[in-house]
Amino acid sequence: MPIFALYDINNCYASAEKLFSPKLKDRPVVVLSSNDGCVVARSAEAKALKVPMGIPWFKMLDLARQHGIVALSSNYELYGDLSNRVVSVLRQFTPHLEVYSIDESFLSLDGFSHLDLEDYGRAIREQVLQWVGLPGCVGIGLSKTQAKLANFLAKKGLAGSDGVCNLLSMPSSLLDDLLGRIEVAEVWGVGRKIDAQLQSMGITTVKDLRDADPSMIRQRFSVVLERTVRELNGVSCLELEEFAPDKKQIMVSRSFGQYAYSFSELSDAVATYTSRAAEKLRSQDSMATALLVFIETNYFRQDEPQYHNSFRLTFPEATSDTRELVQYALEALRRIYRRGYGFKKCGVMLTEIRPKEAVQASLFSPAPGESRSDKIMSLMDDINGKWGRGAIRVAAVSAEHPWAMRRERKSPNYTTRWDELPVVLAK
DNA sequence: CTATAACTCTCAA
DNA sequence: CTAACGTTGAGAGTTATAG
Repeated sequence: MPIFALYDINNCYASAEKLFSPKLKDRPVVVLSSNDGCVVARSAEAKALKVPMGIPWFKMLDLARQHGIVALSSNYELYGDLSNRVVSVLRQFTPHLEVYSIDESFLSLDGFSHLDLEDYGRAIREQVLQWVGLPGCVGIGLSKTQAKLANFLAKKGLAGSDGVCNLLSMPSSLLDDLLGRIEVAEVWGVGRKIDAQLQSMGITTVKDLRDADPSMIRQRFSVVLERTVRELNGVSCLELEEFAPDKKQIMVSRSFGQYAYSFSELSDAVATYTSRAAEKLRSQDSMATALLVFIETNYFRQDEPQYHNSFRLTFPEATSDTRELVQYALEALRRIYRRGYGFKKCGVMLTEIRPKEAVQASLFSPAPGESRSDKIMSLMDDINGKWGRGAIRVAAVSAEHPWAMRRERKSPNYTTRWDELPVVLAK
């Protein structure tokens, strides 16, 4: 039987910020989403103050002032770099690992059952804490869903206080007792809708769901939730995905820091996002045959005129060339743009993605091998890799972006940018 | 009618 | 000083469309 461990960084973004800013120790810290919009991470102190997840920052200014809550813009460069460091430590503990998200990894502990798994979990936590500086918890179980659940118990201190929980060694009476006291919404895969439906059926705790009849669950819900039930019972249905498959769609979208009104502002944004999407596309050696562009006004201001539209366009031939993709995207934008609206958000989605070796060439396309376009694109990617994103770009992307997202409270990129390092030299 | 495409819903971090 | 509410991707299931 497989054994899974889930390692999860505690309050990931908030912990990352505290790591480099000792002044923040013991202070309530929150990290904000793009545009400094909503709270997406909270330190333990902020959670203790009941700061809700996802609350718009401007709605909690009073609370923040009252308690001296520190709010920071998200610094994804920093979190991404720290995340990579954590993963490299975790890899020392297992040959098979799945990076599930920026702050979570599943570790296969198959064949480790001769060890004391709780000791092993503690060793993992301590090593990450010592080498990277970030705190985390470890949950161990017979399936990914069990490992998630165990991690939850560890984080809440419901199964000991050392940040590790191993369901395999827990007496079943104790487990039943615990699961009977945890809301079913905590289960991985149970979101808002399914929770409401389960509640109405009298399934309110994790224990209720674990003990439900899988075939009934399949009938009333779906095969997905049926698998969840089986996984809760220790029957692994979801495998470790060590190697992330290529993306089937690539999306770049963002809200604007301030409204964009004119076609030229929007086309600038669309070209910018398309360029970024094309970079992602090339980084997995793929080509796309279609794209979708969408533009939106501000949903939250129903007093203002509303307009949302999108346009999907299929190309005559697959491409990964930023120049072509930008032309297509701007063509799509022309089809939907309307004057007189303040636009708050736009996005570009590349679809019908295939590996570049697998694309059907047209009758007139050049012979296989590295094309002129490929060479130009790799040159662009090299230059931007060395000198920073946007160092070389298509002309549709301007140098100044008045609509760029607000990020007024960003900490320095301590680990990835020499010039942002706040070095204090000897006098 | 069937196979596929397109769209909707739900979830997750 | 004021206004201010995220992003990206997957999979399942349903509906529309093409042949």
